[in-house]
Amino acid sequence: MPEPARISRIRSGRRTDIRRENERLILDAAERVFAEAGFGGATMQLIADMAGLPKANLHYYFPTKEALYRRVVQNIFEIWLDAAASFDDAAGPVEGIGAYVEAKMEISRRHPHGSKVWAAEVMHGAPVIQDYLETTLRDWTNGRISVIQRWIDQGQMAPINPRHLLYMLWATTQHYADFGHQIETLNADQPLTDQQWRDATDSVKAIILRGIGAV
Amino acid sequence: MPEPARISRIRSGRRTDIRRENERLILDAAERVFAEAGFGGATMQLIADMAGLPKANLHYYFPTKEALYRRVVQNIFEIWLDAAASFDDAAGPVEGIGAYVEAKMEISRRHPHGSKVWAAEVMHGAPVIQDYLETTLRDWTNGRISVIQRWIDQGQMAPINPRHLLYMLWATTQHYADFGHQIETLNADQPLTDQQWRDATDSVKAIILRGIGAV
DNA sequence: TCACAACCTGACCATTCGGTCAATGAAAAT
DNA sequence: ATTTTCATTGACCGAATGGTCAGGTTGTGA
Repeated sequence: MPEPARISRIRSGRRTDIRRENERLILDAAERVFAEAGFGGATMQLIADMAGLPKANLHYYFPTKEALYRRVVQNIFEIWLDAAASFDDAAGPVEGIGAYVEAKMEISRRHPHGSKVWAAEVMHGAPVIQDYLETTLRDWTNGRISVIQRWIDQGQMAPINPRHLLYMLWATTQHYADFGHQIETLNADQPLTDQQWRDATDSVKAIILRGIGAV
Repeated sequence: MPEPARISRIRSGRRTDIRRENERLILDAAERVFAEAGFGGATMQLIADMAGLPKANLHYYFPTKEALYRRVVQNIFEIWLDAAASFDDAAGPVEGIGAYVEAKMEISRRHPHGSKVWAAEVMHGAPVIQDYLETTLRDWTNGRISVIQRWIDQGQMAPINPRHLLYMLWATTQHYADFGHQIETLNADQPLTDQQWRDATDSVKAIILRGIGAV
């Protein structure tokens, strides 16, 4: 259970900003609480405490717990989609996959909570984002598979199954967010240092790029 | 939310068997419900329905929801530890890591629920199995790192960071259990066939073994 | 057959949680 | 200055949930 360390409040009088600020405050708190306690374990009261707002105020901005949760899941999904750019404007696998790993590792480091919420959502059968999986994610995946296949056809990498390569990229990069607690425990209870994150990213890149015969 | 499809009941009169059978019945149902709904989302009533027993009977065998949950987590952990044997009695990385990937992929296929429960537990900060992480898992990891380092020193594979290789092995293999729903959705809503599981396992093995310079 | 122990379960309880609402305050529009 | 709209919040409620318990049933050993 997350300790109720309040998120710093930046008060502004301007009417337009109030909504934006409070929604941000609530979403940040919710992302953390949902990640650390799960949807069922999270309580609106705890999110409210973490955001430094009365519980009733949460329901003013987000009608239900599920609506709030949905927004949190959508956020991380959009962040990941933005990282797709790495893939597209690349001439070959070394550049493209290398940049993609870099981007996704950076997201794991900066947004570990969002990654966990997504993981839990999928593990539970994607009750609220199933449509995203069947539309956006499916299209994105097929597009990337085409790119990888083209690289294979051009002899820029070995003929591996592009789909499983993608799964491996997702699995390895997100592992550093989703299983961050386990990794920290195995690191003498210390968070990874800058150098260790560099090492992790380089290790993943090296194994995969060599593994697909791109270097 | 898991549909309450009851697990088949094998009734036996013998006193000694009753306890064993009912505990098994409850544990199987609990594993599935915890995996699909999370600890907070799971209810004793739903587990009871799934097991085909009255709720009060669950509390006869397991005093609290948390005690039941703890047993479920311990179960999957022990299954994984057994897969470690693949690693030990191997002469080199091709054999050792190859067999380990095979074993862990098989576990992902046979025990997807247990894998998800473990993942959720770790994501939530390992509130009930932190001691396992700090003792058994830490020791196991260090032992395997030594083995890998020896292979490197003997020139049987490239000098990669053994720790990150282990994380990659865990991440990729468990991904097929934890994100099974996503994978199924991207597979035209169909579960992976025998052939597709074979392909997945071979892809993972091929990329990693070539990636560490072992083939 | 009898007594004991293990097993079973419907009914019940205290607590917690998501959500509502009416009343109030504050800023902005008129 | 007055009205209107947006923002705030304590108090409250019904439903759901983990857990208890008393009384019953069933198998087993003497």
